[in-house]
Amino acid sequence: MKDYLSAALQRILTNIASVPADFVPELSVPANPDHGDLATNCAMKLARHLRRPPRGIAEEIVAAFMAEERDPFYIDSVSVAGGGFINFKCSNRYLYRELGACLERGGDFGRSDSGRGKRALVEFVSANPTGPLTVGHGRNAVLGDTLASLLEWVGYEVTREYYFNDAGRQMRVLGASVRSRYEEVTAEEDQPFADLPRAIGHRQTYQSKQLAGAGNKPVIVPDSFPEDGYLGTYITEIARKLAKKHGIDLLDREDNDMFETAAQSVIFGAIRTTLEHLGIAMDSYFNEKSLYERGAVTKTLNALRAQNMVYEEDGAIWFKTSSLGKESDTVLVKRTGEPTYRLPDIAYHVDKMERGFDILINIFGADHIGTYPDILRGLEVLGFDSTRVKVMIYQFVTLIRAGQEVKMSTRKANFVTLDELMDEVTPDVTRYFFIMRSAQKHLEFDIDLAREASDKNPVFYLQYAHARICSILKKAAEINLMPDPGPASLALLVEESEIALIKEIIRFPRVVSSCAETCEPHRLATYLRSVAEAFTRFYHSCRILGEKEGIAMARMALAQAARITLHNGLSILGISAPERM
RNA sequence: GCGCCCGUAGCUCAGCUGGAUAGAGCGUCUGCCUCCGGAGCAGAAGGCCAGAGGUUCGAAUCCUCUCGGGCGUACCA
Repeated sequence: MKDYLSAALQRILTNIASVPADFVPELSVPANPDHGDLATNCAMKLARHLRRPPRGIAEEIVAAFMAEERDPFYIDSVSVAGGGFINFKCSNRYLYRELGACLERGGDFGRSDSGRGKRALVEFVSANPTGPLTVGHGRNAVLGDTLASLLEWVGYEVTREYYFNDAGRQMRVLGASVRSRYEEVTAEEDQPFADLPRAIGHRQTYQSKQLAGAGNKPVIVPDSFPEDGYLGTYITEIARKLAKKHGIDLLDREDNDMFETAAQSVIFGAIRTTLEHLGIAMDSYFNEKSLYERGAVTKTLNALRAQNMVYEEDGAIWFKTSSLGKESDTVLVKRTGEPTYRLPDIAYHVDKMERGFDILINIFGADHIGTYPDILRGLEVLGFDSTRVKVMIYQFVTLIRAGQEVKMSTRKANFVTLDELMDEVTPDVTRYFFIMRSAQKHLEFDIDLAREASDKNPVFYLQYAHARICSILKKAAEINLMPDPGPASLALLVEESEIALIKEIIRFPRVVSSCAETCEPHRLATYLRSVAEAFTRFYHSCRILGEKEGIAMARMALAQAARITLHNGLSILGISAPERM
């Protein structure tokens, strides 16, 4: 309907003297339903240029519209209002047709094909395997997965990818942390008889070292514990596992490889389980190490060098970012010979580009705000179109419990894990709370509110509406009453609350595509709330069961359409749509 | 210092590419359960959209400045 009106207006305007050829009329949905269903401001926009009063221009457009362009299938009435708005009221026939389309498409209602034939890669979570996923990762995970679903709904072929780094400093510190805990654990626990003499010796040297290194530290750690080591209890658990399997044999190891790989596999297993619990299935896990193995990192460095964008100074290798709009240059390879994370990051993005994706989406926390411009610069230098990269930055999450902020610090290991959160409030609630707010705003996650299985909790409002519809349809089916989606049946829907609900439902496909285009998944949550609200109003003002058969069957069709919309919308959000609660 | 994000009802937040009287939820107050699921509905109160300028027919929305908060600004990730 919008397309039709827009084209009609365009034709009319070309026939009006001295309207600029490139003028495009805007159509918007008025906030006040008394102002019709669509409105255009083009008379006001043209007033200055034509040097005529806007109302006069509006009258002329309306006259032309009525004479040449009015399609009664779409348009019921047209009027000029306010300072020169032209308001269009759409016909019920149009609404019924759209409602019929919803019923016909069912589980596919809302899908469109603007992305057909295109491939998108959404990279998200991407936490290094050094500890369990935290609440902050949760927001990342839900945003990324929902955005991926939205892209699928508009036709993209989507790959969900998790990029991780299992080399480098972080992993070394992790390995050293585990080793230190292993020494602690093996000194404390009783060992098998065969190892007894060694075990006793180990315990004695361990304890004397501890005494020597002891101070008034608030957190008790082994003397050998790295300064910036990982303090979480999961590290000790991994050490215990190793002690159980290998006894004290690992004490002799020169390197920490065993500790690193053990830690990584345990932690990664936990991360996968957590994601699964949240309803997220990654298509691929991309290992940074593979870039080194394939020589992609060196290749990228050489390619940048070939563009004359790299130089050496103080033993380090620098990227000339100062010539690309940054205030300073950037180190790519440290004096130690080890690359900073930026170089493999650029190599990784080159790899993504070469895999032929049309758009690359990255979900980053606010703390990464300064890092991605370097990646874009690198891609540009290497001749890639960096506008294909879309970066979605989200702000941090604050947990609220008992009205108080829950302070979190990874160093002190008093963070709340995503698993703990889901245990408290269920995955459905977790997903809804993470998606319901605009990503660029700070999110306050009120655990007490989220825990309430009551009217205070917005998730249940949506699910309740869905369950209620299912219940009604089931009850009706028991007395052999079925929804009638035919045009004659739908034409019986004329009550205010019925029309309002229809209008809300048929907006769905546009909401989905616009959320996908703008990368604003929270607007889908806002929209679904309004659908549930419109349904509940309809439910309270119109009965279904007990009405005459024709009316009942038409209203069942409407309820069915509301069910489809809620169901499809919730499925994009990764939230269940229960048939009873 | 510089860069990015944010400032809307007591609280948490919507507000689509600038539009007509700025909207929800929670909290407060008033009604509504012989009736398809009351986890609900109808209504009331509550606002100098942080502040000041500017752009224009028209600004919560765009521009500039000020104030307030978050994040970044490493040969850490």
